[in-house]
Amino acid sequence: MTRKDEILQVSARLIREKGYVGLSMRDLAKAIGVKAASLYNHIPSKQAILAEIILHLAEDFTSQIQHVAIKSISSLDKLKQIIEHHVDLSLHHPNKLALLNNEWMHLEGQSLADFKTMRNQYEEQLRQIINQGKANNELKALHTELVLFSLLSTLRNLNVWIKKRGSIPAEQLKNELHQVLLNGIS
Amino acid sequence: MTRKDEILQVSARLIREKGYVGLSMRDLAKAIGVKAASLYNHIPSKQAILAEIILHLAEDFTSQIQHVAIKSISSLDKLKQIIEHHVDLSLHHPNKLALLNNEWMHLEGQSLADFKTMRNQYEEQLRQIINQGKANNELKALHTELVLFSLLSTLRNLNVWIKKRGSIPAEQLKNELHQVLLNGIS
DNA sequence: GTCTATACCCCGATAGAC
DNA sequence: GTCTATCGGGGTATAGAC
Repeated sequence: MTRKDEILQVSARLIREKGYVGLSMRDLAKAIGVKAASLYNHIPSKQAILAEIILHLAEDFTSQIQHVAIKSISSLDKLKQIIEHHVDLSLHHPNKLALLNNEWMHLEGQSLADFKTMRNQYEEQLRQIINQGKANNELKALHTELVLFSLLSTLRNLNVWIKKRGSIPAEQLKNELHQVLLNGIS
Repeated sequence: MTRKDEILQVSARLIREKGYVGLSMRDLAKAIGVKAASLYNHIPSKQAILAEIILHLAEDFTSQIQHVAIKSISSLDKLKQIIEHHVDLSLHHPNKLALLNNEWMHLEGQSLADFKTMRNQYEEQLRQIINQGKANNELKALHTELVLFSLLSTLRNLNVWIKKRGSIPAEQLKNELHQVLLNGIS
């Protein structure tokens, strides 16, 4: 792992704990074992750390949902694959996902604009999949925005839950999530 | 409204936008129309602002769920009343709720400990209601922790959704939420 | 209850030696 | 690539006049 990767990884963990504004470059440097000035040989600014972490993940989500959207499968299967991708990323990059969810408002300039664009794209793709499912009678005729919101709320919180509940096998988590999110609890 | 109430209200809005660490007492004072030093005639510290807002709301949630838990009604009706309380608070105190969800980690000392205690109490009460529902065959035999997590994820994000989606009648929102959360979407 | 002035501290970032 | 030293700015909070 390069020093830059180390900086990004440690930053993700510390920003998750202290928030972007709450983490100082001096604290970050201390956690890595160098002086603050040395960080600037690997990254141009504190802001660039946040942008690189968040935009990289946002691009991953965006390309995955576009890939799923054009498949010739049922809307329910599309939703299942989207859920599974959230589970996989939540298991492998929990800290970086936390930044995507909670620190994006500290992005600035073009990074912030790009993030918002990708976020809207993602929600729009998911909205269309839900509406397809309703048209095919795979999904109940519920308020699309509320279904979208409920799904995303749970998926975006997966990393919190995984951190608290400890290790549950990925496959079991996916199966149970499909049931809870798609079939209901009562 | 007293000046102190004004400080709490404006603080909630600005902390929601900038984060607790990102909001300075100078910015807060400017938004209210006084100088920063004047704030300290009404509140003892910046930290006390955060603690008062969050702990007040946390006490509200805790007392409500304890009140519901001991009622002689079905588990499903208990869940409905809990959902409705989240909707009501999300509509009336969206900014303060955002702090409860996103800024609690910046609490310090006893305030942080008290918050965590109330949070655990709330989750434990909800866990028991879910388990009762499973025992009564009102709820499916799903992983309790996953049901708890999915419910709370959606309820805790209500204020985000309400802010983005604009005004939907409270009664309609409650009805649709009951369907989505309790009956499933497929 | 609000003000000005200020104490004391930490911030992000850069310059330049090694 | 890391260091020391430092610049310029902004942070919370207090003292004391009005």
